Amino acid sequence: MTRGPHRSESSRRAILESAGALLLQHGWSGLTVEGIAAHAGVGKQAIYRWWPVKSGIIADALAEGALLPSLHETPDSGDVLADVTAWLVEVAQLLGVPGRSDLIRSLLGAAVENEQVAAALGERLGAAPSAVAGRLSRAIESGELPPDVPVQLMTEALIGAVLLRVLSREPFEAGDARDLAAVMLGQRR
Amino acid sequence: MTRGPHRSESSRRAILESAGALLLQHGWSGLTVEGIAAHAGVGKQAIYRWWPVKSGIIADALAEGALLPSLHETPDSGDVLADVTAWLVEVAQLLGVPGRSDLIRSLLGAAVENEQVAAALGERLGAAPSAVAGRLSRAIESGELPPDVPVQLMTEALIGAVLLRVLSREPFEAGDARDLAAVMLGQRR
DNA sequence: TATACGAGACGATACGTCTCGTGTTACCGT
DNA sequence: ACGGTAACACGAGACGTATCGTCTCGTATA
Repeated sequence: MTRGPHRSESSRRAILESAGALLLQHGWSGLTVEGIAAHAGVGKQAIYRWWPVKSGIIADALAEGALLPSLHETPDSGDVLADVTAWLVEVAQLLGVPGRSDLIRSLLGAAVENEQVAAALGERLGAAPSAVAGRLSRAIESGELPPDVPVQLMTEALIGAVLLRVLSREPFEAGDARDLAAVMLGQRR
Repeated sequence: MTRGPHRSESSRRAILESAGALLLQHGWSGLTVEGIAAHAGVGKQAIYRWWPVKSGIIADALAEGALLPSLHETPDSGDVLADVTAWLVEVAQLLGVPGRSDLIRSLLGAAVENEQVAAALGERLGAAPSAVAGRLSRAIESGELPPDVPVQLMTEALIGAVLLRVLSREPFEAGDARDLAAVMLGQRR
C-alpha cells in the first residue's frame, strides 16, 4: 500500500453525480470539466487525476447507474414474444419520461468518443444477460427459438431501432414496441 | 434581387469539402470552424454568415454526397430476402473501407447535436425510397410481404443494428449482413 | 451603391498543466 | 504501543493556449 491519503470516495461520488446533472442540463457538447468541478465543489486536478478523458466520467456514472434507472429483469413466462414485447414496452415508457430522450442522445454523443460509454450504454439498454439478450439466449436453450437465431444481431436490431428513433427525435411508443417485437419474433414461435 | 455580389459558390463548395476532409481527419469533436476556414482559404465570417450552427455544415455536406458515397439502388429481383441481403452486404463493404467506420461515428456525433444531420444520415443509409425502405414498401405492394409489416420500424432495425456495431467499434461483415437479413425476413416469404 | 468577400483583432470561455498550502494516513523507529 | 514523518490527495486557482462568435477593416463584384 502506498502512503498518504487515498482517493476520496465523497469527491468521486460528487463528481459522478454532478456530471450526470450537468449532462442532463447542458447536453454532451455543453458539459465542461470546470463546470463539473465547480458544481461538485472539487478542484479540477481531482478530476484530471482520475479521469484523463472527460467521457470516462460519463462511462463510470453510467456503469454505476447514476444516469439511467435499471430496467426490470426481463420476465421469463415461457413466451418469448410476450416477454420481449413487455421489455420493449418498458423501454418505451423509459423514453416517455420528459428529458430522458435528450439524456440518451447526450449519452450517444459521449459514446461516439468513448468505446466504454458505448459498451455501458448497450449493456444498460439490453445487452446485459438480465435483459433481452439473456432472454433470447434462454429461449434458444429451451427450444423456444431455433438454435441458429443470431442473438447478438437480434439484440442489436432491437436496441438500434430504439436508438435511431431517439436520434431522429421521434417518439417511440408502446405501439411501436409491440410492432417491433412482433416483426422480429412474430412468425417464429 | 438585391444588389451587390451574391453568395460565392466556390467558397461554399470549398467549405463543405474542407469540412468533410477535416471531419475524417480529426473527428467531430476535433472539427473547428477556424480549421475549416483556414483549410478552405476562407474568412470565418463567410462560414458564420451562412451556417450559424457548425453541425449545419455537416448536414449540407452529407446531403450533397460530399461525405459518403451513394449506395447502389436496391435491386428488385422479386425476392425481398435476396435484395435486402444484397443491400446489407453492400453496407458491410462500405464499412469495410478503412476509416469509414470512424467517419460514420463522427457523423453520429454530429447527428446527436443536429436533427438534420440525423435525417440526412438515415436517408443516405437506407431510409431513402431508392434504398431498403423503398424496397420493403414495394414488396408489400406486390404482395411479397403482408401489408401489416411496419416498414419504417423494420428499416430502423436494420440501420440501427449496423450503427450499433459502428458505435461499439466492432466490424459488420458480410456474414452478419446475411444473418441479419435472414432473421428479419427469412420466415416471412 | 449595396453587399459578400478574405483577413484578422477582440474579449470570453474552456482546455490541461502547474503550483500553492492544508490535511490525511501508512510506515517506521523508538 | 505510539508518536513522528514522509508521501500523497485534496480544494483553489493562476497560467498559457486554443477556439469560440462578433466585429471591423479594405477590396472586389454585381
